[in-house]
Amino acid sequence: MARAATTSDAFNAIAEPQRREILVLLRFGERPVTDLARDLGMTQPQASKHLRVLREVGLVRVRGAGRQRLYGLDARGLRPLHEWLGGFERFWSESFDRLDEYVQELRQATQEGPHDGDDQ
Amino acid sequence: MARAATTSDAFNAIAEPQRREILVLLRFGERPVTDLARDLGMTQPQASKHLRVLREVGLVRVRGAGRQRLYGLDARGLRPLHEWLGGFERFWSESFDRLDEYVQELRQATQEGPHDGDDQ
DNA sequence: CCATCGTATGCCTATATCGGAATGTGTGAC
DNA sequence: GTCACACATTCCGATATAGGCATACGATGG
Repeated sequence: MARAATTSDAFNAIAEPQRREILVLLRFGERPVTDLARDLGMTQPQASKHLRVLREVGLVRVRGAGRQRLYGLDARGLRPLHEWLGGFERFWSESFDRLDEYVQELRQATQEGPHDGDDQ
Repeated sequence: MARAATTSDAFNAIAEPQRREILVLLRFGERPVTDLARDLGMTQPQASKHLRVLREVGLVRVRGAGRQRLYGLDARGLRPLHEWLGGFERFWSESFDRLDEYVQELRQATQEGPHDGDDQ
C-alpha cells in the first residue's frame, strides 16, 4: 500500500507546504486561482490541483463570481487537527503558552478552587 | 517529484493515522516497541518503522533500557503545528471553543475592559 | 560462548503523489 | 457567433511511501 490519499484527511491535505500557504493566504479573504498562483510562485494548474485537494477535504469552498471562481477558507475542517493537538498541550507548554498563563492568572483572580492538578 | 518525505516535517509525519496513535499512546509514558505494536494491532516491524519516522522528525526519543528500547514522546516537535494552527483559531471558533468561552467568562468576572473585538 | 529475546532493517509490490506541459471547459465581451 | 479570458483536467514520469515477510542486529542470561 502507498501513503494515504492527500484527500483522505485534513492531516494529509495540509502535509503539503504549498497547501498550507494557500490556506494562510485565504485567511485574508476570498481569492481567485490566478491570484493565489502568482502570489505563491506556482503555475495556475498547480494551484488548481492543490485547491481541488483542499476542497475535497472541506478546507476551502468555491464561489462562482462571473467567470472567476473565488476560493474561500473553511477553517472548520481544521478542527480535527486542533482537537488532536489539544491532547498534547500540556507537553509543549513546559515553557508556558501565553494563553495558558493568562488563563491561570484569571483563574486565580476569580478565586475559583482548582480542580485539576498536573502530574509527571 | 513525488510527495514530500514523511520525515521532512512534523506535518508529514503525523499525516499517517497510526503514527498519530503512537503519539497518543506515548502521552501516557514511555513504552517499548512490542508493547505499542500489540496495543495498536500492528506488526512489530511496522511499529519500528513508524517510530523511526517519528524519531527523525524529533517527535519521539529513544532510551535504551537493558535490552529494551523505551520510546518516549517529545512533543516539542508539535509546536510548529500548533503555531500554524494558531493563525486560524478565530475562524473555527465561530461556534466558540469551550476554552475561549471560559476565558471570556473569566475576563468579565475580572472586569477587565475588552480591547479586542471579533469580526469576520 | 551460545541461545534467546527485543528490535531494526532489507527487499518487494502496489499505489498515489507532485511537477510540468498541453489541452479541455465554461463564461463573458464584442 | 467568435474571441478572449479564467480555470480545470488530462497525460507523463520520477519518487517514496506503507505493508508483508524474512532476516540481521544487539544485549542479556545461562
